[in-house]
Amino acid sequence: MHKIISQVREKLRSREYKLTPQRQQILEVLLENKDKHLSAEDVYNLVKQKAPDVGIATVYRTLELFLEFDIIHSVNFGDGRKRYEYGEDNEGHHHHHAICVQCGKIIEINEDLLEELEKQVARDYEFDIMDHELKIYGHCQDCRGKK
Amino acid sequence: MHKIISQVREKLRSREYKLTPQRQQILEVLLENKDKHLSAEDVYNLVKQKAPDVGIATVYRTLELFLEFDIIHSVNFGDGRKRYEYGEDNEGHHHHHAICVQCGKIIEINEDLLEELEKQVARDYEFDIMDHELKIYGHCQDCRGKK
DNA sequence: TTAGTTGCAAAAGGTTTGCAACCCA
DNA sequence: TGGGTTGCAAACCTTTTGCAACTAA
Repeated sequence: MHKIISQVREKLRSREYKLTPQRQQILEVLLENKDKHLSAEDVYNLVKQKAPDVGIATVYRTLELFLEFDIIHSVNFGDGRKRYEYGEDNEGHHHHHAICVQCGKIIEINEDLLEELEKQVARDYEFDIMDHELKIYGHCQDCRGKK
Repeated sequence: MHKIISQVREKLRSREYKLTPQRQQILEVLLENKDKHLSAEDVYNLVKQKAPDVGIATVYRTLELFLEFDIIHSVNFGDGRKRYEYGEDNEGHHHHHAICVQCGKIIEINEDLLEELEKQVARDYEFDIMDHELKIYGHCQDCRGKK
């Protein structure tokens, strides 16, 4: 964790940006909730517990900054707000999500069986693929019975 | 087209809803732009050309209604607005999109090579799949050179 | 000093809602 | 008549922006 924070500090410094206390708090929240798909407001509320004075604007600006540096990436589940996760989006580290339409639970799936389809798309449409995103909608284990 | 309109009229009538002139105009716009991924505002502007008096609220309410009846479905490309397409979302009629990160072009892809992955998810997570949505990001034919 | 950074409040988008008027079975 | 429907405007929610104050190399 300290190591990651130092790395981020260097990454930012390389382009004349600072890892301010606020930004560090936001980074820590993201690191502590790696698999939670936090919305900007979630991040804001969590950071407020440590540093009550941060403003929501700073959270948005910091998330934007982290996105630009590929420190985090964002996902959109169609519920009207973006969600953020620590970690890059590329390098074969694709993210798949199973979303329960009943309780809203989001299950992260790491398999990568899209190679075949990607090849086909790249060939048929002359499309250079950078990333993909797969969402599966249905009922999770807990909600199967409640349909 | 007339046939579809009649079918929708019946579908709505079965639950005591009416296919009003406004709703029919909206439906027609959606039918005439099947593959265009229109936003609510796009629909609004197109409908306005035929019927200048419709309000944006009616458009939203109608889209909501059509969604409820599975007459249309919505997609979210993460650009801050929902997009709507005529047609159901299920029955193997899954939609895949290739989105060009440079020019924003959206290419519809109809292949369905996710069977294997779906089976795996259903088994490993005890998840009952209803639908899935795949987005592929990259550079389209026209933008390949401009990178 | 000076450029980056912050919090606040206002503004901006997209979407939803309250309400009186309206339409039609 | 009465329930569904409409347009308008206001409200809502998430996100962005203008600005003056602040911070640190």
